[in-house]
Amino acid sequence: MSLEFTLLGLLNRNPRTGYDLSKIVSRTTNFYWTATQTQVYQSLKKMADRGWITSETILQTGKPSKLLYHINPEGQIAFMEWLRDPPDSPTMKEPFMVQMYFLDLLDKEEILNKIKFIQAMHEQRLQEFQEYRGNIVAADKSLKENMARSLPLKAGILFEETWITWCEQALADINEMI
Amino acid sequence: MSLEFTLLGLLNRNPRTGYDLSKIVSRTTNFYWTATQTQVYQSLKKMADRGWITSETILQTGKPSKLLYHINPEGQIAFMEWLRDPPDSPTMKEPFMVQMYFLDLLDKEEILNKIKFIQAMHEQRLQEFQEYRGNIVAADKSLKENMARSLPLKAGILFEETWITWCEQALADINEMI
DNA sequence: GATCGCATGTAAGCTGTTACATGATTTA
DNA sequence: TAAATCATGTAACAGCTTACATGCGATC
Repeated sequence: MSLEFTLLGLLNRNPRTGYDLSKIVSRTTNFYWTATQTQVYQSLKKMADRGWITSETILQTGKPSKLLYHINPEGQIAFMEWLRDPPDSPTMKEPFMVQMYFLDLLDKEEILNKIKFIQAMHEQRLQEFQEYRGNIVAADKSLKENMARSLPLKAGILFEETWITWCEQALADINEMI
Repeated sequence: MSLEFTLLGLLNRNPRTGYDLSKIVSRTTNFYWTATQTQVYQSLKKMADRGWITSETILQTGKPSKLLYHINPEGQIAFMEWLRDPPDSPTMKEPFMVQMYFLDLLDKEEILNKIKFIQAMHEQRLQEFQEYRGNIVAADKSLKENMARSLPLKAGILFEETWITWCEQALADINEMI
């Protein structure tokens, strides 16, 4: 259910189209709730049926026309209620770590390659997060709005650094394993 | 799909009942793929239909009889294929961080309370992980099998420590916010 | 000429959750 | 006497993924 509230929260800041929202939410980097384009369109439709948001058709020349969604007072109330509630517990789906849990069935080379692959991925993600950081620190916003952007980003950076540390230690441990 | 392979991997180590497996997989602590009891029973049925696993009824006195599942050669082949494949990318569902992303709509006290709540949760989880660690380090197993248990656990500990660090910094930042 | 970006969506299927049902034994 | 543990499961629904369809304009 948090996907709907994620979208509501974004619409509460600015009116946006399904296309805009799906770009924000589909990149793993920079967000804490990933969803596909299809899911975004489906959720927007549901929320519009429920009266939380309203769409406005915008005609464009040279580009397909688009539906700009706005949040309604009912949507704002629902959003604030969700925001004040204690958060649902996170769902863990980390296929790589599941594979590591069964690493005893692989040979040394295979294990090392798997870890190196994941390490490269996290190094890239860390870099993307750090590039993104500049925008926020430089932004001329009220302190609270600044925090709302920088604290989750800071978490992203810390987690990527932790991943990389783990990979380095794991590679060393596996290498020593004879 | 990784849930089925998680269960297969566990069955490959030891025959188990749905009840046993659901206990392992439903505690967030200590595993990287969480699932409910219902889902475990459903997945076991599917895998049995597919011929990956076989069940054996075990009658007990004073307790309900149980179905002990064993992995079949077909199941072992499917499992090893999955294990060698590059892992699927993880799915991020972190409702707490989504709420933090919209923290500008809450007042200082509410934000501090939310963070303290999550901090306490992670401190508890860290403790559980650390208690769990003793068993593994002390275990008298071959190095590879030992790694399969200790590396993912080590990751869990590092991530919990990172969460706590983030919470401490976040609390300090919010407090300084006037 | 092919692919990418813009922009919307449907259909089918798979995965996951919540609530319920049963029933004996053990512990508080 | 109430609740927890053992042990299995069904039904209904909600959430999410994959594949497909459309069509224009711009870039390679």
